[in-house]
Amino acid sequence: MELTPRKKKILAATVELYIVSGEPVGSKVLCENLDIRVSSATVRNEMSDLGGMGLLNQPHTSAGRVPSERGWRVYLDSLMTPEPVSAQERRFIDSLLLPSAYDPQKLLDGVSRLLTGMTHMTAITTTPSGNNAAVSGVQFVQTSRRTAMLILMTTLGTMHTRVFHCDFDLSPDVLRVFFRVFNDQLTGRPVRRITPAYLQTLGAGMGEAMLLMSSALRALQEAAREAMGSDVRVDGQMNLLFCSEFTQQSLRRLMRYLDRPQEVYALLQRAGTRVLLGSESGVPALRDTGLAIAHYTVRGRDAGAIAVLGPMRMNYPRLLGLLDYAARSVSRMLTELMDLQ
Amino acid sequence: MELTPRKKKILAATVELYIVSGEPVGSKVLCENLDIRVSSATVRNEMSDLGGMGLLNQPHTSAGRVPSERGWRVYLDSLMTPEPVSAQERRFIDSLLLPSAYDPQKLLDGVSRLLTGMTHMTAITTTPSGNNAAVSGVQFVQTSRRTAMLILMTTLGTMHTRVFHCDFDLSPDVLRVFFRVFNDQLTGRPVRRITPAYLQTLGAGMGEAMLLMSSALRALQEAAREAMGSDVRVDGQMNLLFCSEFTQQSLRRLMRYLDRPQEVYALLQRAGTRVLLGSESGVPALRDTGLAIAHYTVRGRDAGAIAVLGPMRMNYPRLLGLLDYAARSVSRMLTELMDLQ
DNA sequence: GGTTAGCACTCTTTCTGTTAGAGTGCTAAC
DNA sequence: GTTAGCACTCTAACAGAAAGAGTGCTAACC
Repeated sequence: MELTPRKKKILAATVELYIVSGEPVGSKVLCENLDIRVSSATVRNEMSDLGGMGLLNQPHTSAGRVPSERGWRVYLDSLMTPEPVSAQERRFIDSLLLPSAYDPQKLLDGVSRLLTGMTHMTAITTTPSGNNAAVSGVQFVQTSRRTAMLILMTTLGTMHTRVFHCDFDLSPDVLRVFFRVFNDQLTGRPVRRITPAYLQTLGAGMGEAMLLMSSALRALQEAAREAMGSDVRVDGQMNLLFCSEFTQQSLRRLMRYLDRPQEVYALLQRAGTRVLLGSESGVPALRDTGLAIAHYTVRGRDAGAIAVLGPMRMNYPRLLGLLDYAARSVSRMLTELMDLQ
Repeated sequence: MELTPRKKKILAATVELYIVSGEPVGSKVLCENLDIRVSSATVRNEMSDLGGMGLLNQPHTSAGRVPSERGWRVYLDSLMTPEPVSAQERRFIDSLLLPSAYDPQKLLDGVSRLLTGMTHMTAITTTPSGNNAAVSGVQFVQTSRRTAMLILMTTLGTMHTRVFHCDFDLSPDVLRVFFRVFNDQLTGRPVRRITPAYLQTLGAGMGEAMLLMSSALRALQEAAREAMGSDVRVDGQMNLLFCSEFTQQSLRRLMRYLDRPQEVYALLQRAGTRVLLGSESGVPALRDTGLAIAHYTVRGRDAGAIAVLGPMRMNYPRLLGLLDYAARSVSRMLTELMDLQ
């Protein structure tokens, strides 16, 4: 059967009424909120058709209609457009993000808080992955007589710190040596090529100086591991508790899934910028959810993702507008930061 | 009425059976799990007395007994002792905390994960507050042509970083000047005395160099604010969802409370090392909860708190043993770190 | 052929009444 | 002081009845 203009109109109205009410939408209320001059019986026939096409579901015989996963999909793909963020909200967002514009990790933290605050859903953000980044420098800062902080900096502007302890007294001279050795060897090297094996050969090449540097090397290894990976930050899981659409059990499953950052990261990576509805993700825990994902870029190259997770019933026009603006802002700030180098 | 030894025994057994079962305890099951050779009728009389004394509650006439808040209090104060942590668990804890022993913030993160993992409740930790600390140094690290990271270090071993941006090109020489000026003025100064007003006079004293340093000063101010405060980290709120004792409403209230870190911090500070049961905290949101708090020290001086929050029904002997060991470990590690200076 | 009014039908929700079971409190005997 | 026995009370679970909502179908209409 074909999706006539009137069917589209009715489907869109059903979805939108369902978004605001959360209740199955009946033919009568739909009629009242629709600017078509037809009776509820006609609407009823159309809704029955839409049900037959798999776009609307009926919880039970005497209930109204609810969009099915395919119904949501059609709505997302062809019946709505993202709602631009108002000027006032843009100002608010900018003022919140600007102070941490020069620190990617803190910036993504800010985005996370922003998204949870403005959507009352769960926000997921990933920091730029060092996969395509190189070391832009290594710094050492003495923090006490025998401890120092190693700071690994990447071309993406991320910084990864580790405090390490030596069993001899440190001095500016010693740290200068550390600095020279580490920067000579590492600056410009792709982060993904700082492997344990590489560090071992690096250490071996140092001769007996290696003994002095072993704890610094360990710190470097950990910092490099952190830089390679991507911090997955999940914020505002609490908000999902208050979504009536989740059962105790589905919530539990969902929370357990969100506790496995690698899997969440992999999903965001392979999904790209789009909305994953329920089973589309292939993840059982996400069966009843909607997951809106936007990727941000650095110099036009994909660098990470920000996302909002909630029940399938969400205000996507608004959500996608917000997500899009946030991703653009992050892309702009991080690209500027990279261009500073 | 007096709390005879037999009454104590019965109260303790009631509490302990309730801890494991979560169900009201009847006279019959209690009798079976008690090594007293008396009949259920006798136990019934005693339980009735304990009810009259306000130590046991009865959800309804035909239900067993449940410890009241006062009952829990008596149990905690005089009927139980914390359970020492097993050697195996001690090893596990140590191995988890040791790698971050030289970074207080990461250490407390580790404790937080530890407590949620081992108790399946919510953990609350506070990082050492800079209230009694002084600046042990300020460092600058260039991170790109026009950005640098300021690192504020305190005598407690905490580190606070801020990346700032200048509208002129930085150089090692410029940063050396920054380093000298900031360290001359700040090293040894109590963190709490780095006020906005002080920074203003500091800036004024610099003459026109002030223009060059304004963004560094702003970064310092933010870092100092962070150092003064205490990061309150709440972890594993999710776990509370699966405690049947909480209603939707009480959970909501609880979550909202946990979203206000200053209040949580103030409560932990004034409570000291002990268990707060329900209304004892004076916080309505905590009415149905138990909150076990332990303070850790640096050189014998109170520095912060770690705590576990859950329903009133918790396995306190185990919990208190764990909390005590964790607090001792943190105290030891942080004191060692401070002694390094 | 598309549209509409009317109505029977179905299913959920809510309320009420009933029953089985659990645990108590009381009494009288030990 | 302790115990056995028993009546009492309250909950949880189930079943049936009534109310309400929304549909699907049919027959008439434009």
